[in-house]
Amino acid sequence: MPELPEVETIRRCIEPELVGQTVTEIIIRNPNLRWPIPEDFSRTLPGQKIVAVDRRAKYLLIRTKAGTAIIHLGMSGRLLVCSPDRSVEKHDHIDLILNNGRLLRFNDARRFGCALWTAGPAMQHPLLKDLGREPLEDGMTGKYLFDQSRRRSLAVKEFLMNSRIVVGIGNIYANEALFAAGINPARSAAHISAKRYNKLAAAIKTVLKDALEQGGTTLRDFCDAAGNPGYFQLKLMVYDRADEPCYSCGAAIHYVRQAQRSTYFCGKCQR
DNA sequence: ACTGGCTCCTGAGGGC
DNA sequence: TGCCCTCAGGAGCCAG
Repeated sequence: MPELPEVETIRRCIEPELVGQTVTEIIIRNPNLRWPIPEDFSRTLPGQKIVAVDRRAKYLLIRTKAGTAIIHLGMSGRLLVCSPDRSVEKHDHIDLILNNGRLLRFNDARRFGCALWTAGPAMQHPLLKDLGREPLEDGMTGKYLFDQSRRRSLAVKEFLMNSRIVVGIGNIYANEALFAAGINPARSAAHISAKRYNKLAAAIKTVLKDALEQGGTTLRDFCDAAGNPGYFQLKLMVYDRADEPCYSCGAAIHYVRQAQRSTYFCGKCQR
């Protein structure tokens, strides 16, 4: 379940392997991802030299002079840099073969991910152009969250997970950031003070940076492009801890459903 | 302009 | 052992 720390971990892992390499061939075993892999993707990419590997929100951007491949891992997507000798496994949908003899392999059991192509400026792509702020950038402040949340009736947790406001925060880190900020996830976004939003903005940055340092969260099968797991699951304060004692006050962690998502929080520490 | 609900998909895990 | 059911979740899309 890649959120920002997991996607950024993968980006850092694949960047040195890809930049400067030329794509010599593409193998597509199953084009039916969230959207079909466009013909442009397989036609244009071979012969192109990769000039950068960037990230915007949870999208990975593999840039060439001719355009940009836009990759989203959805919920179960993985990228692996490996040798062409590696055996092909179930759900290995795409291989990008590189001129150094290595390849980038995209595997996605649930196929919620996507691989798209844009010849124009990537940030103008419909999926990217309306995205909110990057949580680790300076512009993502408590004031920004406060201003955006006025006259919003939805719960603060759903507000945080809205990628038009702030990107990269999925269910795990929304739960964790709200715990760190001492805010009840069900509280209406509009009814939280500027002061508390300052605390929340700081909590988001701390949680995401910490998770990034740990190489992400591996609950079931997340790993980076070299196959290494993350370790942030050892530091989760509330996520997946229903009925277990709060590490801070000892009260039992609550579990509720919000917008079809699991929410975990401490009723004493979070108000 | 917002908001909540639905949807895609497969694999894991629980109950019987 | 095996079958059936439920759940997990990113985020676009659509109806209200």
